[in-house]
Amino acid sequence: MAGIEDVARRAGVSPITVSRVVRNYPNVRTTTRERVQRAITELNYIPNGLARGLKQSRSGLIALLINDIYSPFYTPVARGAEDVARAAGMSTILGNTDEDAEVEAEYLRVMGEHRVDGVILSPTNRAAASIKKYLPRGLPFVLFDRLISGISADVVRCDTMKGTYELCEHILALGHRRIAIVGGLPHVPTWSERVAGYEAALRDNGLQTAPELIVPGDFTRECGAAYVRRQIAEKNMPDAIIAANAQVALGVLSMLAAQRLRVPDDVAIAAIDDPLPSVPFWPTLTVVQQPTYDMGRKAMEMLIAQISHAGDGRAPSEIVFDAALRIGTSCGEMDGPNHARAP
Amino acid sequence: MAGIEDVARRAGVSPITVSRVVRNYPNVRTTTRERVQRAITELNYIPNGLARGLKQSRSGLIALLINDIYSPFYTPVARGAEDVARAAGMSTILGNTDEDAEVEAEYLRVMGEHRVDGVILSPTNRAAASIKKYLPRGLPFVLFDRLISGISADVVRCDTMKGTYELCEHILALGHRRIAIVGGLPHVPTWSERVAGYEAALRDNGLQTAPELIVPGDFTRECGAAYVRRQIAEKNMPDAIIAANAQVALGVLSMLAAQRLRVPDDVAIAAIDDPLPSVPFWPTLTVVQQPTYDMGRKAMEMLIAQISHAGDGRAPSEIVFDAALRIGTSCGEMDGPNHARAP
DNA sequence: GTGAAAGCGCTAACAA
DNA sequence: TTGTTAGCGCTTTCAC
Repeated sequence: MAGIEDVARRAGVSPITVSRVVRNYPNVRTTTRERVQRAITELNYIPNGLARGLKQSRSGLIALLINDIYSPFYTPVARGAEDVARAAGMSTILGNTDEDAEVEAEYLRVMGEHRVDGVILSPTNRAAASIKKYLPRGLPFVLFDRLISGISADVVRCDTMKGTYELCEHILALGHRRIAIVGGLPHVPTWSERVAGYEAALRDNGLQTAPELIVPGDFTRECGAAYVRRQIAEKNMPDAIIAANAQVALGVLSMLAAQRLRVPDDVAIAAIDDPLPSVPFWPTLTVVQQPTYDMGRKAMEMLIAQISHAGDGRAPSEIVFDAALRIGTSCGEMDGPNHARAP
Repeated sequence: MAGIEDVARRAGVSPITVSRVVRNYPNVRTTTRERVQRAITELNYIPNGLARGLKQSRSGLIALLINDIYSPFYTPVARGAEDVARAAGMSTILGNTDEDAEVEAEYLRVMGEHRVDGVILSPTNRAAASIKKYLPRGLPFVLFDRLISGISADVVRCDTMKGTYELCEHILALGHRRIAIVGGLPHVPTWSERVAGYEAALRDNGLQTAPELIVPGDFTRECGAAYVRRQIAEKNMPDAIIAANAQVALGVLSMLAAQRLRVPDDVAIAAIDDPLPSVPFWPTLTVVQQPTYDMGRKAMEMLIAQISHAGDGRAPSEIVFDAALRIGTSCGEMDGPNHARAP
């Protein structure tokens, strides 16, 4: 492969002049520039980013470490982040941690070795130690979706408490009383805040909260399906089920379908954090939706701001997005006086 | 940041010994190894992958250039590819080309400069020139989803002709006669082969194909919606619509819902290349499904095989997956003699 | 507007 | 088992 030296020789200039042409440095005579460019084309010269990065101490790479690109929550995040990175001339390295602290640690190590210029991380609760161990101090860094103790950094997340509160009011207004909320991981903020919104809504509407209606899980399809199976066995189905995320909702819906229960006739269903409403099937899911694409964009924008103003010592800031209630038909919305019964 | 030299000094050894410890070279005395490891920990040493890559001419990076991570077809591909790359100790750089040859060219340039060890590309039809211009000759390379002329490389793709053929037979068996196929980009193989399967199935069942029932588009929601709007305006709705991909299907379904047409009562719907069947709503979509996760895995496996056996001059091979018919209820499947009418 | 010298941090090849 | 030498390909600094 041709190197900068080969190009320089062919163009009859020194390597540094080639470097200047490649980087569009202004102070190069036009004729020289053209001669160099011709040599570059003829030799098919491709600048070596590793050498450049080594010299300049910047790789042009950004690590995006998320739970699972396959999850409908993170896909738009990745797209939003990547769009912003590209516009800034940076490339994005993707890593799926699957919520596994060891995988996360390994990724952080690898990204540190790649000398990425910054990291966006959706952290496990054991991330702090790995970050300190494997990333250079002062590396631009943005936490996504969750805060963790021990790390002071910019944070981008979404508050689903308010959205869940509104969702509960909506479900209550439709006449449902026994509302279950299902599937979140205990001690994870995204679950706690959803439960908090749920409890506040019930309380503000003069209802008691029953412990049996607050059902933790692990944010998976399986725990959603298991909940439905259990309630069927106990003949104790609530009026409405709020799934803690898209995966749980899918589990709930699958098991209901398998057991020939109908939505919303037999039980109302809603979900938090879900892109499914784009599926125009009947019934459409009523959801509290997070602005995931914009969250991904924002996280990358903050990271790039950090990279640009390196070391100006601003205090970390926290951007909190709001989740919006999107009303579908899965909670019996079409049963009201103003609507015909669904076919 | 501490460098290898600092570690060496602290441990009282030479830099190369540190290098050996870092890379788990066997021939290092245990006591030496431990001394070095202590120094590494104390200094928080992080090896510089740029320097290593420069020296070894390998970056440990692989470029994955796809149309759109947001698309349900590519999301599992990215996950599959990334899983395999990680297992092989490689990192994946992601790029969304949006089917745009200029974006694709720019990404190829950047990836070439990053000195990626290989590229997986879902190419536009103008990819050949960019590849030749921006990538070193002989760089390990896998084409995904589509062949292009002018480039001889390993290919991973899925043949949907057979699946589309089976889908048509299925729809015909349900009694539908006027079947439209909608939304693919002309001159793109994935569209041509679907049309070929469609035409073969009709012909083999003694039916004529009508040009008005073969409706090209651009693989977007908009063209699916536009088709439905047009047919409603012309009062010329077919018995069944086959959407060329998931996006088109969403457009079709949205417009049908907006116009208060029912699936499958008013029109049967099916799609090719779609993960939607995981949504257990009624009706579930009948689809021809491509094994996208496995395709992503396979592409990365082939690429890594190329990287390992560099330059052994095997002829490029082509792996063709089969798409499978997954029967849902969107074509009126529950109306048959063996099924109760859907609620 | 252009160039010479030095070195970023690491490892291959060879030597001891 | 460990060390010395040299150099990967580029850009920074300083000089002209």
